Amino acid sequence: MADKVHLTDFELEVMGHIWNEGEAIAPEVHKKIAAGRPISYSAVKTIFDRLEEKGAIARSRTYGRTILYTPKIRREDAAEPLLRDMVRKMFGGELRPLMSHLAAHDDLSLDDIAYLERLIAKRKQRLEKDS
Amino acid sequence: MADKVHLTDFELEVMGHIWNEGEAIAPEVHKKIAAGRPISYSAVKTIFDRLEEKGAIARSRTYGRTILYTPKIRREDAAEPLLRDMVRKMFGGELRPLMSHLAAHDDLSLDDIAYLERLIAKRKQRLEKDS
DNA sequence: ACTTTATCTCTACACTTGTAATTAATTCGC
DNA sequence: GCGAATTAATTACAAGTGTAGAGATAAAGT
Repeated sequence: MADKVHLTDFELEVMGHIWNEGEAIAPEVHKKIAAGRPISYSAVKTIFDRLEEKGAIARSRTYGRTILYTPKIRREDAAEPLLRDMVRKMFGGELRPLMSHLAAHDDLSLDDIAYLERLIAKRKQRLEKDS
Repeated sequence: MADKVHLTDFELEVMGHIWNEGEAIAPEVHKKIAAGRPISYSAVKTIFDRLEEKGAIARSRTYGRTILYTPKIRREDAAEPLLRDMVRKMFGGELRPLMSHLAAHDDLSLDDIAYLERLIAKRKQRLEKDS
């Protein structure tokens, strides 16, 4: 079983890039993050090392001396406890303020909404059947 | 302007209780948290102190020597950046995985779904009008 | 082959965070 | 009024976190 890996903020950011690509090398991720704010290569690589220690990623192969890492945990699996926890703490388990927040959000496009609608319809069906 | 107060996990938990009540005293919050896990009064009180330093709460009055605190920042205002940040990092700003996550979730009741539907309908209207 | 450059590894360190003990001051029950 | 119980204030500290420098080593260009 994937032991409950607790990701810190920075680790999460790095994992985000790895998940996005499916796999990643430290120098690349460093470039991407460094594009947004000053950060040393060392700092990023240390995070890779810690992620590896935590079992969140693993070395899959190397190109020259550059190491290619692949995720060992899935985004959804990492997101779930984090979100749940934050929401539980902040809203006392009440999900509505979060939904409201999401739905009100500016960066929710019409496509996104259609997508959400489909999800909800499905979920609803399932719930109604069960009861 | 409310400077961007960064709340830690534990601080968030304590704030949750304070927000829930609208105001709070340390001994009460301690009891509530201690009901769920072993935690010293000192630990909780320290968090109150830190929250005060950060300007997240303020003393409003006292009962005997007991201090009543009231929140200085609103739940939504604190939630927003936290959520946005986590989502941005974890999903690279892509909201769908999060929505999917939420919609698939077991603790989403029929009522919750109805609520979400209303929100979405509204949001959709607004979007359609704008374009 | 030799220099340059990229990447890794190791080590470090200050700051934050969770947690609590101790001590001091009040209040409350009797 | 006095002892018992609360609450607050102060101090502390280990572990976690963000960040980077230095040195080693391999790769790549010439």
